[in-house]
Amino acid sequence: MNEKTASIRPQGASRPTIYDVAKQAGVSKSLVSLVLRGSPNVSAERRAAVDAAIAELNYRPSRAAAALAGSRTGTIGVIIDDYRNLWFVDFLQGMQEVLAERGIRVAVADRSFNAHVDASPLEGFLAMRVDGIVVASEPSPEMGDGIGVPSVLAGNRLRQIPGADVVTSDDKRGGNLAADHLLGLGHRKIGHVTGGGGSARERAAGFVDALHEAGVESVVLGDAGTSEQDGFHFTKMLLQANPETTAVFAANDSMAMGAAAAIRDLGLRVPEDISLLGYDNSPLASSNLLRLTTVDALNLEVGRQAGLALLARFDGAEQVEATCLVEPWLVVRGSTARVAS
Amino acid sequence: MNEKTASIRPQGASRPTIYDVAKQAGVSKSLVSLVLRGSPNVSAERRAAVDAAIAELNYRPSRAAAALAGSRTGTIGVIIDDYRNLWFVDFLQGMQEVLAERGIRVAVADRSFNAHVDASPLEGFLAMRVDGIVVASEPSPEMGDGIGVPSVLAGNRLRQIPGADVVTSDDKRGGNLAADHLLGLGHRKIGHVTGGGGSARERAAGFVDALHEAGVESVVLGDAGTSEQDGFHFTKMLLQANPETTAVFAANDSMAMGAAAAIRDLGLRVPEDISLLGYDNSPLASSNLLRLTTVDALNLEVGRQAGLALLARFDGAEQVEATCLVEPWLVVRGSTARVAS
DNA sequence: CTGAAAGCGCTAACAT
DNA sequence: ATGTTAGCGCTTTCAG
Repeated sequence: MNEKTASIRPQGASRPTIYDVAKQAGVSKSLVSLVLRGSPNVSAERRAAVDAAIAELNYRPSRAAAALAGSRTGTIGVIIDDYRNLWFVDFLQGMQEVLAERGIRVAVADRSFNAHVDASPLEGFLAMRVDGIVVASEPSPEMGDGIGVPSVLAGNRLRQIPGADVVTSDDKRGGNLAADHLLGLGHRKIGHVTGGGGSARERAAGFVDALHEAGVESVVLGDAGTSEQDGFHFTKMLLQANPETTAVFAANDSMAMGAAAAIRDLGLRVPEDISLLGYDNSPLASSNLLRLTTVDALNLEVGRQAGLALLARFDGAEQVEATCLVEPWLVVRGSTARVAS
Repeated sequence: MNEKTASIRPQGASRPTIYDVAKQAGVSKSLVSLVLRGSPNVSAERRAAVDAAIAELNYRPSRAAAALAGSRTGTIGVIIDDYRNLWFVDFLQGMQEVLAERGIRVAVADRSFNAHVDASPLEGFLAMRVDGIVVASEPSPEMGDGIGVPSVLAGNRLRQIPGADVVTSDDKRGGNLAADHLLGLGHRKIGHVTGGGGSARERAAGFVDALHEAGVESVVLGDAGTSEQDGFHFTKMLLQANPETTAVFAANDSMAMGAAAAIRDLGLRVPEDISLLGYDNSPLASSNLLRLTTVDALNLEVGRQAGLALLARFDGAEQVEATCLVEPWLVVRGSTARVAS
């Protein structure tokens, strides 16, 4: 039997198990298990023999068996709101950077994920026996009594989760940055279009507070939504009701895109007539079409901190509901300019 | 002990098992298992007793144990390219619609997912013992010999996977639609900015073929990338080299957004000077800023068909590498207009 | 329709 | 440093 046929399992034969690997390598099953989990207490030659056998048999450890026998699954679940809200992409990458070093896997689910099979993404993850949960969306009612496993809540939210740490970008500070930037450019007639979430609320508060401190009043408009359509609608209303406005701050880049459309439709130009400021530093902001000045929430760093918070819990840290605030950053592009004198 | 305390597990106590449920309900373990999987051979009263016990104990079946003992995991894996390519969102929803009826769960991974833990997303899914795999990205070399489980390849790709069915939107037909629309509006000097993937290649072929058949030659520009930046860059080049151009077709909506920026930067207007056509019918296309005429690939339907193909394989269909083509649809918005006479 | 018994493939505590 | 022995919590025959 040559190498090729050895790696092809004939019809009906079941997958190779840790047993087969042990036999092939001439060692015991537990030695194979040790090699699999990278134990240092294995001689180099034995390890080599096991690795060779694994390759030869095309062996793949069964996650189910490992999960059942072991005390941990090595997997943490991340619950996001909507795949279309791309902030989670950087967040996830930051988390993985931190968790990868400990060999921890990440699983993602959005709110409606497998809705017809599991009662909720949380139920799904708990049935999976994840070692921890990151809630990167508004907490659902079922989380009201806490989650049974180490958990962190990511982002500014309207509710908290008992027992969960909170890691978030400092949205209020981001609002400050936006206000300071516009004030520094000489703007005094400023509007803000916002939405209904916890982040939007904080951003608005930081923005309005900073303006107020400078003795500048602002017009704030918005509803629950934070889409491009909402940005379009409310910016149009805002500019029609306040024609003297020289700058608009939107709660996120999508809303800023809508704002840009509203501004254009009213026959005005960015930034000559209206300075436009977004939030998130999404691909939209760096697009050639918008070249948007925006606040970068540094979601990569938020993800890292969320990962670290979870690891601290795994290591037995008992700090109760710690909060970690990541400093946002202003990215200046071409959509803001000194106010026309 | 009241109900409240009964549902709270004291420190150190392990999760309730099927055993505890059986005892609580006064039945055997296997009866509980039958109830769990919705067997019809269970009397209504016994079922009620079991359900009550499950609720009382806050019992959650262990997926790991079920997977290990059973013959299937009830989970299929979907491998996508990048979370930022939002076409997968509709695709996923279509799949879930179809798979939900059979109680099948879906797990998603992008190319770099858990890269430091698993060798590849495919490895990760196989270790998880998924029942099937949907590859919604360009196949990786490791798939060259086929995947050991039922699999379907979604989208137009440069390579195939032995043994996998193919389900895709008919991108060539979409290219035809785009060309016919522009020809119908009287355009004769037409440019196309494209990218390197299998879909882009098909779209370009369909577009160029249809124009050619009408006796119209087109200028096609592009490289590997399909981002907004690429659309910007190549549209700029195209229009500078061919100032007589009256219409531009972009391989996707992001590229079209870049094209819109290039057109604006050259002092031209959409659609008065240049008609602009995108592809995907993404949120970008329906934005107020672009109001883009675009081709809708009907990814929801593609997802449904992919789910059905997988189910057919599960049911033992032996059709070898069937191909399913979904008809795309043109969505007309404000970015295209009759050519100026 | 129901109960008893035998594993699924692994980990972990224990012996060597 | 390596082998032995119990299970992990469920599904699945097989008898009642």
